[in-house]
Amino acid sequence: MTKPTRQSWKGVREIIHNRILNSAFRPGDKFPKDEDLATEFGCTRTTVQRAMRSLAEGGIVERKRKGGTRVRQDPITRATFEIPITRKEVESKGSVYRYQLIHATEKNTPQKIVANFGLAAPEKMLNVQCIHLADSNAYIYENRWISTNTVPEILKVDLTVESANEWLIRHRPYSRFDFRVYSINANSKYARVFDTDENQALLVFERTTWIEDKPITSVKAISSPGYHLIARGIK
Amino acid sequence: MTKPTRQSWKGVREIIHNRILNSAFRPGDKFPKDEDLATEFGCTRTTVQRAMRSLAEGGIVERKRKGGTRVRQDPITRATFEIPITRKEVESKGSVYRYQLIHATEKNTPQKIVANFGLAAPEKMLNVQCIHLADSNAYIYENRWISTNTVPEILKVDLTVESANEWLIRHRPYSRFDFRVYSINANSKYARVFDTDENQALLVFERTTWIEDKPITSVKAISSPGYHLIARGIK
DNA sequence: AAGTGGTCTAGACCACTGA
DNA sequence: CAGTGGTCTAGACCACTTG
Repeated sequence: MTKPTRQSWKGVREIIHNRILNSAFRPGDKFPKDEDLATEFGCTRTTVQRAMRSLAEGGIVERKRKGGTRVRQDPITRATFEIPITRKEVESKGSVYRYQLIHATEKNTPQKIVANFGLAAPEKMLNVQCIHLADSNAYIYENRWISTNTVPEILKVDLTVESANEWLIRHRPYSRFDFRVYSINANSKYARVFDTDENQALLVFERTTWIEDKPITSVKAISSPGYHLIARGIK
Repeated sequence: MTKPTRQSWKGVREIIHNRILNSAFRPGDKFPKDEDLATEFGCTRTTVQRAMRSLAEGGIVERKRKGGTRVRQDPITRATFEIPITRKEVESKGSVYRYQLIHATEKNTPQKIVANFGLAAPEKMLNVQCIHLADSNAYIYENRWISTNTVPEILKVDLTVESANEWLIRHRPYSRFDFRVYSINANSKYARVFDTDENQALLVFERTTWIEDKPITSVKAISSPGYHLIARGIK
């Protein structure tokens, strides 16, 4: 029934996964140790390890030294979103991308941004507000703070030409980020920007990035009406 | 400067990552082949492989046979959300979870659900509507369709006691899912449920799951005002 | 066709952590 | 402290994919 030839780790993963899917192993059940499975499948422990690691990364099983491998009690659903450069996102929909800088000014960070970064006190940072357009319609309105301590070069970039979004992604790798999504009613400003009614429900993303605990940027992006954030996954 | 002792794959990953962070290697640049790096670091190719795979999974580098390993041109940001069982989410906030079934009826799927599942034609499925409460306040309103072909046992479950959300997660593993997030204005029904104003912006999740191309469930979950979806990540 | 990453084996030792 | 998973080595062969 199982493959007669030499086992690949994907093959092993599938066999084990199927034993879970058809309830031969139920949540909480413990698997034989890797070595025994290796014997059963006619492969080395390394190969079983690779398969089990993949299942563990997928949130399907839990592994503990000495404790063995068990089917997770509460299988985790992990949804992964890939957040692209806004220009590419627009272009991939077949629309023409344009970008409009509203202003870029150095000023002290408001309390909200101090909290986002976890700073001790307000700092002077570069505040950039801009609009990303798709076929001349506002697509995303962006309000961004950039740490000029961590990224002094940003002051020399011509932000009327290149968006801070794109410049930062290309030139400033980060080591950690925080991302949140929520919903707001359009105020009069956003209603005007997106040419929609006041109170229109809009999706908002906030992303804050650091490099080694040094703040890089914190951005609040308001998306146009009807925006969907989409993830697809295989367990 | 680098570790003098035997290299661990995490150590190797950190060294390579730092070379990217400090711009020794820039987007598009090609790394020496694994074997050469292994020589340089005094470890085996397997260890370099493990480090590089980790970086590739993180969207930082791209690997191709024959093509070598390069720093990604457009570093991908992957934000991973863990979607828990609603009861656990509520309880982890220190609130008391309650659950209220509104109705569970078999009927034909509307066009929207046919499309979500990618069915050829409407089917009779179980439609379940319910409210998850936190401290007696509506937390999530759930409208769910469950395939009675794929999951006939659901008809025998007492849904006034156990939520379909929880039963399915515990008893029906899935192999694939689709997840999307968007924003809507509360209609009069939702305004009543959440005791808020009509037009209040609400966050909506839709999740559809399959097992081997067989539909399991498609759910639309409307969250209460102020709900934040949060992800945190390390690159 | 040749170069480079992907996987597998066989064996060893290490590092947690539960009994 | 003993059991089980985690990692590392040394070497081989395979599978893409690009020049």
